[in-house]
Amino acid sequence: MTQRAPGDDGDLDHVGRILAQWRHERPDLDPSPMGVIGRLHRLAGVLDAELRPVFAEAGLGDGDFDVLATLRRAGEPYELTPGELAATTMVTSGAVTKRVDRLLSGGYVERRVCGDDARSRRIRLTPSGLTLIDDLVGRHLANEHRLLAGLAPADRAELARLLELWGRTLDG
Amino acid sequence: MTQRAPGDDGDLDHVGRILAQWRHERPDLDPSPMGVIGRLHRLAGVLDAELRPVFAEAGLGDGDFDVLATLRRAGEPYELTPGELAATTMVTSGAVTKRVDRLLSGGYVERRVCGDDARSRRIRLTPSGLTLIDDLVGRHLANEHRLLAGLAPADRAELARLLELWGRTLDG
DNA sequence: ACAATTTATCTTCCGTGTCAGATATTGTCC
DNA sequence: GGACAATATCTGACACGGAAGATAAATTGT
Repeated sequence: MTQRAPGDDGDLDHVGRILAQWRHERPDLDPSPMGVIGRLHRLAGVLDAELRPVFAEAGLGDGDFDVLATLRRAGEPYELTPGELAATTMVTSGAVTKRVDRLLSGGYVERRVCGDDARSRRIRLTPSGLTLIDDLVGRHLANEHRLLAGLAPADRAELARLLELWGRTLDG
Repeated sequence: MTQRAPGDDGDLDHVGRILAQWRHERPDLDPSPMGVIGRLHRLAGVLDAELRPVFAEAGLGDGDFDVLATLRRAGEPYELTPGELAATTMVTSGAVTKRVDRLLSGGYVERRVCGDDARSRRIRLTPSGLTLIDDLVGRHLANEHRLLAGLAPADRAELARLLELWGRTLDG
């Protein structure tokens, strides 16, 4: 039998403690939504922190990696417009401009005027950019695999299903 | 019968498309970890965007709300040190300083020197801060409830369970 | 053909957070 | 008690992205 100091939250996780605190302070509210959203938010933060070092090692920020990866998986000739990059990576066009600027100065992409439409640009992986991202993706996936290792395959699949389901109900 | 252009990804969601692209471009890799982590990351972004307006309406950023909420659920006298706030909200001490500065100029908290330890400070909700957060929390929870409405209660519970389980395997 | 509108991208300013170091206070060990 | 380390917070420089507007080019209607 275990002794517990008053106010001890036992073996609750961080979010569990938050829920318990709210239930105590505002019994009129139902804080249970935080059980899902809070944990998801917190987990996203932890995962970001765990994934970042792989990019940082190459002198890249998360956003820069995202651009390289998007170009790479687009397939040959590894070339997209800033608009396509913005839509795919879900950031503003201004952010894409800056990401491409950084990657340009690293020599990983080149920016050319599009033939058909002089307003448009083509961002294309350079050979050096292709080499870099092909290496990084492998290590990134190994890293993600490591982070998922604690979850049984069935749980992984169930989690993916629920996240996809929820996402679909949110944005169509 | 539906016609589909070559390369059409059908009814896959955004992350599903990404997985399909990687499988095509790098068949030597197993991109399935992205099915979970990518969806989680994307969902976190969508949720942030949906939750932010409630705080923004009160002139607060997410971080400011987080500080007020942490103080509120700590219970009377609604008072914590910057260090405790930093640990709970998982940001650096510098971030806490700035958040508190903003909340100070809004009159929602006060910063006082701690009696026991002159290095330490006490951040305490003002009456106006207490009123504000007590109102905001209700609306925030209603908003979270709305975002979860598309998910059946059983799915919600299962999702919370999996997220908590995963979080526990990650940080101890 | 020309003006008005739309589209694609870039630019500027600003808000927020991190990081490394500065400052002030407390604790420790002879 | 005094030197040295540890602790709690703040400061300043920087990085990154968002929002709104600027620029340039294509499209549309007449």
